[in-house]
Amino acid sequence: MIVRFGFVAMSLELENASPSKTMTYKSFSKLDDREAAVRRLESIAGENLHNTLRIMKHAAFHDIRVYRLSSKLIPLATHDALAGWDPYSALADSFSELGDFVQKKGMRVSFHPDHFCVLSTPRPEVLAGSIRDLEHHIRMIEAMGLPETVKNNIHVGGAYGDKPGSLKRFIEQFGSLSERMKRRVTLENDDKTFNVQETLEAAETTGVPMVLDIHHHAVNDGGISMDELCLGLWPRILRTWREEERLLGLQEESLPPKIHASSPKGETDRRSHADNVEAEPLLDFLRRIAGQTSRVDCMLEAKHKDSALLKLMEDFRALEARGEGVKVIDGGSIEIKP
DNA sequence: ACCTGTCAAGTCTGG
DNA sequence: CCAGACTTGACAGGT
Repeated sequence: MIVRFGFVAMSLELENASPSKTMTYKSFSKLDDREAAVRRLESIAGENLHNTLRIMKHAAFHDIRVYRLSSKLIPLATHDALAGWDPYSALADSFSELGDFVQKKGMRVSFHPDHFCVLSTPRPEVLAGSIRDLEHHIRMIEAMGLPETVKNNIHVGGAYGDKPGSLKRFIEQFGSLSERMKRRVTLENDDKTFNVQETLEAAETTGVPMVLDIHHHAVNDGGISMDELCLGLWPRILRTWREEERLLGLQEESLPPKIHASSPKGETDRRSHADNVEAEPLLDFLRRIAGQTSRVDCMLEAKHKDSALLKLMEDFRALEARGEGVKVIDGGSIEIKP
């Protein structure tokens, strides 16, 4: 099984390369020339897109092909005060340059809209905001000209004191979205509410692929053992990706399942992400699923971002030297012998 | 140069 | 019913 690794949004290796520079609404509203203020927002967004390209070039240089785009590329993009603003056209060239680079290098990119995107909400205004946020992310993907394999990964949402009821509401509300929107979503198990079992149920019912976060599972396992996860649930998670390939008319195993990996910050703070990702527990997990699929893409969620990825690859090289059944293929991928 | 409080957005808990 | 925690990178305003 080939595993490709990726990192999230920013680089600690590059200097002054934030893809998430912003302007608060407070300072936006203090500017009295609105046209100039909007141009300032577009200029910040332009810098963010430019830095995103720098980060992706840096990733590609290191053979890293998996990358999560920042959700903060365009400041105030979905703010009420900026309704009618069309930053996608204003930044069309920068967006298509990014998309072209992704395609040329065969990279896999995604978004992860923030926790304000909650499709299980009982509040209509929150649902509307969530849909607006999703729409924004989709418009960016479309501005990059990227195909429907490029997704927005979200969580099921809140439980509101009634998890089954909320899961049902999620499914109904998701069902009312347009096909275009549905096809741009993946669902991930979260660290305190919807566990793997429940998220998988939502993913199967709504017909979207599921992203498995092994750290979230470790802190919110719903009583599901590692055996059940790897032998019972993982095959079903795999099926959600195979189904997606079928829907999009792709060749089998051309769209690898996606997992998230991170290590707990400490014994007392198991939920937070540590600076780096420990190689050995991750390798143990990968070995357990290695017989079931030929490829997996693994997003690292570590405080040290790309530095953590580089370090993890060093650790894999050391494990390879000790004959641990792992082969480092290049700077961003390994092969696991089951 | 560095520090601290604040920031568009949601949900949950505890008082 | 409301304040504060949660979580995160970056701004804003201070020294």
